[in-house]
Amino acid sequence: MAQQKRLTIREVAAAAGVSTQTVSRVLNNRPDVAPETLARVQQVIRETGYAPNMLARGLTQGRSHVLGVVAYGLDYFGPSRVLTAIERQAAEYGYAIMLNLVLEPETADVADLLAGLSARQVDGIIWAIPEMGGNRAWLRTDVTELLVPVILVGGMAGQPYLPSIAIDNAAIGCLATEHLLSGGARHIGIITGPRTWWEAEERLAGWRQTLVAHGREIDESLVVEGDWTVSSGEQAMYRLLNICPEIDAVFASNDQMALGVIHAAHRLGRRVPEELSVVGVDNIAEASHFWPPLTTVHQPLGDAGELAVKELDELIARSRQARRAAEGIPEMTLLEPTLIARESSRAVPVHPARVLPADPKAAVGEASAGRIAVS
Amino acid sequence: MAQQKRLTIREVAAAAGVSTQTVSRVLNNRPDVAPETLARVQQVIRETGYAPNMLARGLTQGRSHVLGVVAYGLDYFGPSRVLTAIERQAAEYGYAIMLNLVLEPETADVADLLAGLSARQVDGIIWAIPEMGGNRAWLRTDVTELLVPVILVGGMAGQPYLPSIAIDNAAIGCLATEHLLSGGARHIGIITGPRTWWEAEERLAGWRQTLVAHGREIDESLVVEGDWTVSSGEQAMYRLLNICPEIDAVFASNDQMALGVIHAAHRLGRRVPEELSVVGVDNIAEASHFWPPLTTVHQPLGDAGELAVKELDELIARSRQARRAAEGIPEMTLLEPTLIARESSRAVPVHPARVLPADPKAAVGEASAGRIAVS
DNA sequence: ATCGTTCCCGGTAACGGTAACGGGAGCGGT
DNA sequence: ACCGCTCCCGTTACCGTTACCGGGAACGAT
Repeated sequence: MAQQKRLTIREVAAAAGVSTQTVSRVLNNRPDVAPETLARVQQVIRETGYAPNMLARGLTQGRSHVLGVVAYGLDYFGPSRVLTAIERQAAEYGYAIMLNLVLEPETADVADLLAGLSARQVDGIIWAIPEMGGNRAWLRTDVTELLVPVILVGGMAGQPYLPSIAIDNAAIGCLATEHLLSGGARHIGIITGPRTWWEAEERLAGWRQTLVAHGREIDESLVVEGDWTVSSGEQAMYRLLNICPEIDAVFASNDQMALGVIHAAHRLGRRVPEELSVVGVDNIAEASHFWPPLTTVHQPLGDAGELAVKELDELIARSRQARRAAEGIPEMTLLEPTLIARESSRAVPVHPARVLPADPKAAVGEASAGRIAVS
Repeated sequence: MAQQKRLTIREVAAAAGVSTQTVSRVLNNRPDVAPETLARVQQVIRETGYAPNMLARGLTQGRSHVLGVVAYGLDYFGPSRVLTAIERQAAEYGYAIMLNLVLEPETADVADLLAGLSARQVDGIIWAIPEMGGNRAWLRTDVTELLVPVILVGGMAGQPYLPSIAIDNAAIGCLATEHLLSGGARHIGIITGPRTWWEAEERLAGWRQTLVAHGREIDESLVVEGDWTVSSGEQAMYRLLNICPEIDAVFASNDQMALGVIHAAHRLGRRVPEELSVVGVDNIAEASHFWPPLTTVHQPLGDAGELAVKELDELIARSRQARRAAEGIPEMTLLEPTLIARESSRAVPVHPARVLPADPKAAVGEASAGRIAVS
């Protein structure tokens, strides 16, 4: 069967006995169309299955209804959750998603990526790559040349030169550490993510802050670096036990590493949580099925993705209206994490705020957003 | 700072003192340009940072250099691996990716998705949603109306009406079962994925085939359905033990469920692999860090994604050339899985083919492709 | 001198839409 | 009768790029 040529607005117009302009009006449901004409045109559209060419539309309107999304490899929990949420929200807002995955964020050619998306006339760009190893240095130089609104997802050190949405990673460290302290822990170790990651540093900072706030002195030897994997968590745990045999609590910076910690404990015959409390981060699907079920800190990543789209949509509207980039100071929106207490940590005195029951459902969408204007 | 208007080819042409046509020639590096003119134009392009508007280009060429990808939620291992590979390969071929995620594959509005992508003038579509619950029934009806080449990733029951790339899921079941048998297993249970999934059914079929081939009789009570999660694997294992206490081997249809099996075994004091051999599927990153390290079947998902892009690219070229859909019979390309033997299954007599050493790296890219023409 | 060729380059018309404008018809008010 | 308004609808001119065609200049061959 020969591939029929694609239908154009002209043919629809001819079939309906009106001008292309009228068809266009119908398509964009503008008011100035007589009811019967409207019906007739719609009829033809339905019969022929005509759909307007978005490329052509984009060309005239100077707007493609496409968002560029630059994301980190999908193997990590955070980025893939964020991406899912972005896609959902974008669809709701009528945007399509143009996806660029970056596998090596530290060396990726930022200018190339931005140029590529920009050439494809995306209406806005969501930059959802965690900051690590100074891979956001470009923000200080390239930003001024951008023709397209950009929003960052995931926090960063220093002032953001662009609007951004982030999880409060320091709060994650605080929540976890606070929880462990209130459970009576005396020696709290921390297994960080790769120290080049800003998120990892922030969680560590939260751990420090909380200990200081409670008048504990900080033992730097209880800080061990992991790489997010199960085995790195396990190795880190062995190191911690070597360094400090009386350790009785560990804050692992993600759930995988927490799993490694639990494994190590099992192998060495340390009971969890009786002798060792463990807290993770992420609340991955498996976390509630670990043995024992893992106490963890939930990040509102879905909310972050949604918000990113919503704010970007506003930025786009504003920049189109004003014909120039929004003037205001870039804002950083911080989302608050929540602790999900399960059985891998010792029972704690009731702590009404922030501590949720073990039901993970209860934690979803519970994040509160704090807006912080960065001067 | 006012947002400068986007640069057009006209301005570049003016700056270089040539016509837009010549600039266009330079951009598409065609031969008919004098060396000095070429240099001058390139100079201007470099200085101004001009990049052509891909929308406009797409409009004239009838080709957008964008591939539509419809994928299942990223929480599952398979789809997200495939997507990563697709993105990488597409970038290499100069395509951008327009992503549509489908969260509820059984009820998704297929026509809508296809129409949306088609309206955005994608050059081709990769349909990477597992077949389940008859969600590919549309293939029989809507296919003829497609204006865009489509390729399926993931196999399907019956004849594909479109070209497709799939992992040989029956072979997965065969490999696993064969391995367990050669390890001396007598009672091999299987924990399937949701029975609505074609992939789950195929793995089960492989299990059946292999048992029959070895003259074993099939005990249907040893077939238990899971839902891919760790806890469903654990529950399934309890059921299996109830039904058949002397069970000594389990084929779990993915690694998560295999983990659940191992947990169940630990809790009940059954040693793995001495008393119970376990095999999973996927070779997730954590698999080699389970206790004991998990024997599993590796699927060449990356290869599948790559191939999908390559074949789609060819389909696109062909359909553009012939001005009509490719005529030939749709082909189904089957990729072969490989077994990765680790310590969760009893040692086996050497089995030269198909059995790889425990090093997961060795399994990557080792898949062999068999082309099967479906008549 | 004339005629092809080759090498460069430019003018014009698309591609499929929408924006901007204008204009006719119908109607009420003066 | 005239004006002005509203409601519809069509004409024209783009949007930014490439396809297509044509044409001038230089050159060698007849």
